[in-house]
Amino acid sequence: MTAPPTVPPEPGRPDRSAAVKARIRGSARERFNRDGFEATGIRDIAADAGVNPALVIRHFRSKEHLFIETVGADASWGDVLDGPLDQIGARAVRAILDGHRHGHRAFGAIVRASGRPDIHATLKNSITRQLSEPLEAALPGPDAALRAHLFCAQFIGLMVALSVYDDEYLQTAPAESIIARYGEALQRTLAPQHP
Amino acid sequence: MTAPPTVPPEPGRPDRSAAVKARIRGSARERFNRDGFEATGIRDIAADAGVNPALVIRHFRSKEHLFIETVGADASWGDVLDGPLDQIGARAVRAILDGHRHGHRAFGAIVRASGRPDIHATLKNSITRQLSEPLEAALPGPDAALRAHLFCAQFIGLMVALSVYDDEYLQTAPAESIIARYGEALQRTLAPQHP
DNA sequence: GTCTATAACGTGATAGAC
DNA sequence: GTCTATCACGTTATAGAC
Repeated sequence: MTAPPTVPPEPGRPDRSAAVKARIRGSARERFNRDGFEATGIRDIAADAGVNPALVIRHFRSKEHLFIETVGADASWGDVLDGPLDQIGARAVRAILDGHRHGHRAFGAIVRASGRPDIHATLKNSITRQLSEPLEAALPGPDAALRAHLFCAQFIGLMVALSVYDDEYLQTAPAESIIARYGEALQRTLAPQHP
Repeated sequence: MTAPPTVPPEPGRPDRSAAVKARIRGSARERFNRDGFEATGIRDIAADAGVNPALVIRHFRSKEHLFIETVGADASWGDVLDGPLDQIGARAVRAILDGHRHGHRAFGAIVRASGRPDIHATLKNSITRQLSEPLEAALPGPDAALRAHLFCAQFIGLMVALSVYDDEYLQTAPAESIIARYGEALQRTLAPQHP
């Protein structure tokens, strides 16, 4: 979110510990996504990566920082906005469903951990930078801000249903029926006039 | 959520500890709603209530259980479904905005703490029992389940925007503009046919 | 001088003895 | 009801290995 992930502090040298950091990142990402922030301990991550627990903190500043650098970086919806604006509703819903069915659990993990101040900030920034702001800028007509923000609320609502409170009906319902209905609802939220 | 809040186990005796339990509940509710589950310690609650920390655990089984009995019980949207179905969209949005502007932070606190299994179950049950199921039963026409669940997703989305990721635009925008747009969107999600 | 391992510290929730 | 012990956790201090 703030700094590039894998750049060593001093680019001149190869940074011998890069491999260890990568292993820790990998273990952390898997654990955090599967078990959540709380249920995952530093010692668990360290054991998976085959390193000493203290190393995890030494390389990443804290457990929270490690979470943000791994899971937080996975929460991206940049490509939803690519493409024609008049089909963004269906495209957004399809992206959410595809992501969920391919096992992307980052969003749920972030929301469930958003009691932590820095993780909350990460969540808020992701939505603002990647969704609200570019969408608002792209919208023609009056009330662009209102429409963009309501679109986001609606968009996030489906993600929360699937990966935060685990709505089993929506998790297993045919994708096309959800895309048709919810996609259209999203699309109408973006329309300047409601007929 | 499960049991009435202030009924003593044996109605014959006055149950001297009832007052203490009530004080603990009051302190817990305030702290949890204001600072969240994690940032609130058992010692903080006990200090506010003027009791010994160990007593909190003795009366309520755990911090998580205490949270569910206080904040969890505040998450109720039963009255949203009361009234004519053809105006439920606007009514739901108005209820959300009113609740938020009156300082009801229960939903945000629950979502942010839903990493804990029991709190997650509380959240899921609240939505299912109070929204999805009664709504689905009340809906005429085909696809009742799909429409009810998508309505819930949309409904929850606005709550999440206001009290989880703190969308400052929606928090301060004129209520009527949100009610008009989002209320209509909710209403259309319930319609059997999308025109 | 940079990376890693060992051993502790502080804190928080919780359980059991009194 | 209260006191105290226990256990797990994130984190840090310190010192050894390259």
